[in-house]
Amino acid sequence: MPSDEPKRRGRPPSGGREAILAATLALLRERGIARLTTREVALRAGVAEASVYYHYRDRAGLLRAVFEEGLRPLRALNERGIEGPDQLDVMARLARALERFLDQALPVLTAAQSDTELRDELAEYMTANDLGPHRGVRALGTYLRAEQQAGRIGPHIDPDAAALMLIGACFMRAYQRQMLGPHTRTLPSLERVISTLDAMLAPKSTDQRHG
Amino acid sequence: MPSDEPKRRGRPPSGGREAILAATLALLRERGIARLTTREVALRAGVAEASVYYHYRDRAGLLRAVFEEGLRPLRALNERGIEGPDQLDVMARLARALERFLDQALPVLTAAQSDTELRDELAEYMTANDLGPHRGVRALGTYLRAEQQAGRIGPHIDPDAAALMLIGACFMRAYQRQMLGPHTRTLPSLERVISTLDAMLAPKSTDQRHG
DNA sequence: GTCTATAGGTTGATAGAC
DNA sequence: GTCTATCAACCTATAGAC
Repeated sequence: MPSDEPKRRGRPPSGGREAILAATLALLRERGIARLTTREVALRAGVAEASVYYHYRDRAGLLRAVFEEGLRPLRALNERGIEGPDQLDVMARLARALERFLDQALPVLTAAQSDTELRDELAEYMTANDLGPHRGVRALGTYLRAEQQAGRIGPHIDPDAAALMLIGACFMRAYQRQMLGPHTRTLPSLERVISTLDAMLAPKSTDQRHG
Repeated sequence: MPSDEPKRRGRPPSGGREAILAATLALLRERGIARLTTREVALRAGVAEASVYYHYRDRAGLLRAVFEEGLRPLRALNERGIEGPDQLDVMARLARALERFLDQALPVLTAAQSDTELRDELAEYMTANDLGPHRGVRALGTYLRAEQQAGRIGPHIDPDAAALMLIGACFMRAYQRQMLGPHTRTLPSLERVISTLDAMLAPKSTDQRHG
C-alpha cells in the first residue's frame, strides 16, 4: 500500500458493487426478471460481467441482495410509529405510504414468485425478519383497537379485519397499476376508500350511549 | 378421407394439444415461469418437444394460450349474477369464490409480470375483454348501491369503495398464501372480514329514521 | 478490483422421416 | 400429428492477466 500517493479523490475505490446492485434493481423494475441476465446487469452498471461474480457469489446471490435492498423501505415503514391527530389522518398517511412503497417493491416481490427457489428464499427472509402483510395489519389493527376502547369506533367491529380491508384495498390498487399500467384508473380513489372506512368505523348513535 | 367411418366428434385423434396446455399450466403453478422450458412441458405432457411447436407457434404463443386458459374461470365469475338472501350471504359467497379463483390464477398472473412482453400481452388481453379488478368492484358496488337505496346500507358509504375493500382483502389474503405459503395464517379470516364489513355497512340508527 | 477470453451447459426452434 | 436429431444462440460462471 503506497503511502506517498494522495488519498483517493472523491470517488471511493470503485463503487462497482453499488452500481451493480442499482443496475439490477432498475432492470428488474423495467423489464422483469425473465430478461435479467448478468450480461445486461454488467452493461447497465458499466462494468465487466466478471465483476458481478466478484462482488456476488452467483446470480442467486445477486438477487438475494436485490430483495433485501428492495424491501428495506418496508422495514422503515414497519418501525415507524402510527400516530396522528385523528383516524382519518392516520389511515390516509399509512395508505399513501403503503402505496408508494408497493409501487417500488411490487416488481421485486413479483420477480421472486417466478421461481420456486427464489420464492422460498424470499419467504424465509420475510419470515425471519417478521415482514409481510400481517405486520401492517397488526400495527393498524392495534391503533384501531385503542381507538375502539376510547369509544371512537363501534364495538361490533374487528379492528384487525378493518385494517386488512384498508391495506388490501391499497394492495389491490397498486397491483392493478403494475399489471395494467398506471393509466387504468377505474378503481375507487384512495380518498374515497379512506373516507368511507372512516365513516363506517364511527360508532352508531345507540352504541355511543353506553360507550 | 374415409367416408364409411363414423364421423369424428370434435376431438382430434390424440389430444396432444390439450395435454401440452395442461402440462404447461401445471408446471407454471408448481415451479414458476423461470424454469418453464419447452423441454419440461413436452416431458410432462408425454410428447416430443417438436409437438409443442407444431401446436403452438412458439413459447410466447403457448404462454398466451395458458393465460387465456388460466383466466377463463374469471370470465365465468364475472358473468355470474350477484344475488342471495342477504348482504352477508352475497358477500361471503363472492369472497369465497374470489379466493378460490385467485389461488388458481395468481401464479398465472404473476408469471406474466416477470417479462415485459408477456405483461403487455396480458394487459392487452384483459383490456380487450374488460377483465380486471375493477370488474368485480363494479359488480359488487352495484349490488351494494341497490341495497343502499333500499335503506339497508348507510347513506354516507361509497358502495364502490366498500366493494374494493372486500375484494382487496381477499386479494391480499390470496397473495400472502402464494408468497409465504398456505400455513402462514396470521391474517384475519374471511369470516371476520365479512361479518365486520356487514356490521359496518348497516345504517346508523339515526339514518334509519329518514331512510 | 476490474478486465478479456472462454469454457460448459441450456434453451428455443427447425428439418425431415414416418 | 408425432417423432428423432440437431443447431445456433444465449447464459452462467471461471481462469488468469493487469
